[in-house]
Amino acid sequence: MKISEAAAASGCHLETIRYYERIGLLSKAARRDNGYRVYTHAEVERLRFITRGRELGFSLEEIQSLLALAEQTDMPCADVDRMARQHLADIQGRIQALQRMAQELARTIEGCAGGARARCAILGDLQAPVDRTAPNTSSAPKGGRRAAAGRPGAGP
Amino acid sequence: MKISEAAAASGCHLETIRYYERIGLLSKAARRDNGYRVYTHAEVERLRFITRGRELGFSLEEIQSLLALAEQTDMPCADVDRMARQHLADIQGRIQALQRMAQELARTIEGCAGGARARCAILGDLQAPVDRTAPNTSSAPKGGRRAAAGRPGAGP
DNA sequence: CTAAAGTCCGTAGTCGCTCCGGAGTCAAGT
DNA sequence: ACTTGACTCCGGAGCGACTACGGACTTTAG
Repeated sequence: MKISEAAAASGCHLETIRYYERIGLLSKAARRDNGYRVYTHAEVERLRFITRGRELGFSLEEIQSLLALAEQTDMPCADVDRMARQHLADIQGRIQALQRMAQELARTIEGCAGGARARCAILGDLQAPVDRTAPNTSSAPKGGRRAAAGRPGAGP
Repeated sequence: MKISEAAAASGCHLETIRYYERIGLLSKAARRDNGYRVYTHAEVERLRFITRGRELGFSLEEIQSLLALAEQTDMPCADVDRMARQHLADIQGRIQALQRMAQELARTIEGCAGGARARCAILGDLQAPVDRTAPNTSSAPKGGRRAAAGRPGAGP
């Protein structure tokens, strides 16, 4: 099948397929005489594996490891299990961080009665950390890209 | 004060300060004779505002709007409030998406009894979506960068 | 006086795509 | 046969928010 069909079958964007090939996550697809890529069922399955992994929040690097593990079918899957658990813990950490964020933000919003800007609690809280609970100065992300998971209409 | 002191005082990484200046989020800092940047208390406050906003998950663009709003102290803060609420909703959406992710992953992990790779439930689930509950095929992120919020030790 | 630490600058790399433009190819309709 | 429109190719640039690097310079401590 052609790339657009493979895209439809795998749920992966066409350009993303080419991207995966470019970075070596997929091996180079076979070509027809006209230069068009051809995909086999197996390749579409691999693509689905990747897409699914992305949906579960694995990085492409992690997915590559998982694929490598998946190819050795004769060994116990303890390491797969370990990776999955590690990843789950990671996600839970992110959830907690976001929950802290949401809590602080909600508290800040509550404090703002809609008065004059000079006494706006939101802006005030932004200027100086809240520090109402813990002595911990920096309670939040700090070490990463902005989270965008689950944002319904992100992107142009 | 010098840039390293401003960094320490604001909790913002030194290189990040320069980055903010480069992209125009901070105006160009004054310089000493030797070319070193000098920062005033007000600039450090602005920097803290930005850092704090980032900690709460606002984008730099949102922060720029907030800063602009903060500078007009004589109007009601309804729009600040609106932005904050919108942002809170956004965060809550992300939390939900991650929770779905975690749930699915946990279910997948549970199904894996640690047997042979050929019957590894995790890898199996990656190959074909679970579909144990909803007819909804794509329940997850899809439209964004990888979330990394709250990852404690991210980076080399 | 020397060595270490700090600062400068511009550039490139990170992640995971997504979009662009220009060129070639193909299938359907007139 | 010809046109139209859809599809595919490719390399490269752009996003967001940094972070790292390298080479030149200055300051500071011993």
